[in-house]
Amino acid sequence: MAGLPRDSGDARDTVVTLARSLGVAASTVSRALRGDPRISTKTRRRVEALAAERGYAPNVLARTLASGHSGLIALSLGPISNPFYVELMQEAVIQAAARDLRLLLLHAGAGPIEDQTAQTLLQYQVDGCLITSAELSSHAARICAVHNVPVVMVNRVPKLHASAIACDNFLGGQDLARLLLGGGHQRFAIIRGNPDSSTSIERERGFAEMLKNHGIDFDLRINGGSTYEGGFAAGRMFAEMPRDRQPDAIFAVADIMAMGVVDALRIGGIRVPDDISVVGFDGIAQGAWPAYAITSVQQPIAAMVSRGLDLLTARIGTSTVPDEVVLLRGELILRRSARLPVRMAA
Amino acid sequence: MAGLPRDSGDARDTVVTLARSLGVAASTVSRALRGDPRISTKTRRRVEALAAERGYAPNVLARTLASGHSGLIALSLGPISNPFYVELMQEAVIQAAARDLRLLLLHAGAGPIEDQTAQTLLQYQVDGCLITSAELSSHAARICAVHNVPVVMVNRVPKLHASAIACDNFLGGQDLARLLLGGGHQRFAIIRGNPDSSTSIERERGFAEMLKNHGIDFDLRINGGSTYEGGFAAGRMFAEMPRDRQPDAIFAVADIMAMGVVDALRIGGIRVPDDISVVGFDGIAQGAWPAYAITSVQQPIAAMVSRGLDLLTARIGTSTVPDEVVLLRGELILRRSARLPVRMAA
DNA sequence: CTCTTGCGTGCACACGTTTGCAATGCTTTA
DNA sequence: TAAAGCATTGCAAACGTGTGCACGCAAGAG
Repeated sequence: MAGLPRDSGDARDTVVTLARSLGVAASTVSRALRGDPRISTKTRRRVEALAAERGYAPNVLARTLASGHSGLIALSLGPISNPFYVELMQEAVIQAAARDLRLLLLHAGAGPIEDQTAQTLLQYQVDGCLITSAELSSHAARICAVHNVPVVMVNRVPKLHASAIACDNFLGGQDLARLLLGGGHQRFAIIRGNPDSSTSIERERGFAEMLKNHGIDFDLRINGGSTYEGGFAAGRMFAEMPRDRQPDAIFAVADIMAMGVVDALRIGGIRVPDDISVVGFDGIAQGAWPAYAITSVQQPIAAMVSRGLDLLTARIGTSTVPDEVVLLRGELILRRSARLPVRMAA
Repeated sequence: MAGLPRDSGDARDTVVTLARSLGVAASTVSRALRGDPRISTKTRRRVEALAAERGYAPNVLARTLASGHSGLIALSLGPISNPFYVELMQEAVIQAAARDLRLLLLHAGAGPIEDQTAQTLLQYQVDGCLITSAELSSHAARICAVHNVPVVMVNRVPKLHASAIACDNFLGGQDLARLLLGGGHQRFAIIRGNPDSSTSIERERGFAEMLKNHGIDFDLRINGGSTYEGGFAAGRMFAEMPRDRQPDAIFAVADIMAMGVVDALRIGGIRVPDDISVVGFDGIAQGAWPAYAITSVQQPIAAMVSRGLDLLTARIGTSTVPDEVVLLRGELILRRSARLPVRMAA
């Protein structure tokens, strides 16, 4: 397939052509470039010099065939209507490149990973699989398990066989509840994301438990689907409630929903935070926009990706390392969408 | 993972193992699966049946080595603080999968594509390169040219040797100007994106030319860097101007900037669109949020990606197809951020 | 009945790299 | 001085797939 009319500069260098030019064996070139200590410093220098001069780039595909490792990580993104996953992706691209890993973009969107997609996991001999809050079908999970492809889920604790890295959502929920309690709030509401996801469940659990510890219960619990629109719809519902039934503090378990809530409340003539405080979770960049200024828990994205890749690389090539779940502490970010405790506002 | 020490089903099927089970040659299996007409229907059926039963997935890397085509498309994303690129990415993932192409995520972010990144283009033998408004360094461009890797830029017309697909930004700019003129606006301002990008330049040119045709000139031209923050800063500047100098219509060449403008104006006590109309460009989902309702030109994302992949696939394996630039017409979306012409408002 | 034609299949090699093992030459030790 | 050790390099086989070529076999033509 080199091309019928023979493309001009088509002669892509290989280990063999380099070796021929140097008068050595191909294996010597290969070892020199891989840093094999058996090659003399002198020869290595010569090889490296010529490789640099010719702009030689090893054919990773051929390497994979021989060595079994492709350096490819399959990346599966969750619903990107939530900017959090986009930030996660960008961080993943940067850090993967720094580790000399490449990302194969398998899936992006709300739905589950299709079986056909899982096939390409195998076809491309990916070394591992990084999944951010998308559903991995049991079929796909089995494929990974059988073929010994490690799986790490970011921002979601797996039901299936896989490692995971996530923010400590429970503690984060508690932090927000404590903050709102300190601000003197009394009637609470929560807007869930995907009610099945561990992320949403844990945040709610931490929030509710902390309130319960202070003798407060609440039953305003709405599903918002982790979208702006879901948050907006919920906010509209609150805005239309009779004033004495309205909550005075709303916890949307994702910032993107909190933004929808804020918009809906304002359109409904309700002041934020004077009438109702709103807090979110994730710490997305948009939450800092002056029009919103969402008080939130910032997820440590860089650390999550970094530790996630650690988990992955530690499991590549071995089946002896057991699965692991790592929780990282998020950081409370105070902004104007929630009334502060008196002492903190001072 | 599957078993504790020894991987049980680890024996990944290959053409050879299938051939052995069937008592035929490996080449026969290969040909049968590739749909070679020389293989008898009967044999093909047998091969296909066994392949399906065993869940055989061909090793694409080995295929690449032999055939020269990897089925990999390198994807380079622009600054993802602009949601437009995220929408573009999602569409690309979907359409690439449908065409049996895989996306190798090379770059994401504002900066130019690094030279080291360009190396991986070669290492992974990508068939082509899809670039959405990120700068391709001249070094990287040369690498692609020399090694005959076709490059298609989406949403940007290249200075370098490459094909391109974009919205007709000039016409879109004209449409917006015509709309604002119809709405009775008289004093105009524009907020540019990246002042070097063809996208920003063309939109501005179409806008200014249409105004000029109606005898209107304007000199309020500000750089907003295609970010929310840039738009916000510009909006603040407008809000602080003396009332009689203020524009009554602002064109932000990207929706994300228009959102910043709207926020800044409102915070400054200016009503949109009663005092000042704001229009954007791109048609991102966030622009439809009730709090913004940005009048805009919707880029035909699906068609852009589709035609972009067309351009790419047509150039894979040949160096004879000349570069091509395709412009698609965008669609005017009327929302509440701009006063409408009387007849249209009726 | 023989020769040609064409269909279906197998053999062998190529793609570019890695890697176990052998071979070379040189230094060290007994 | 010979044997053994070490450092350095080459040879050749593998990884899994695609493909040019040749081979065997049956059917049709003369």
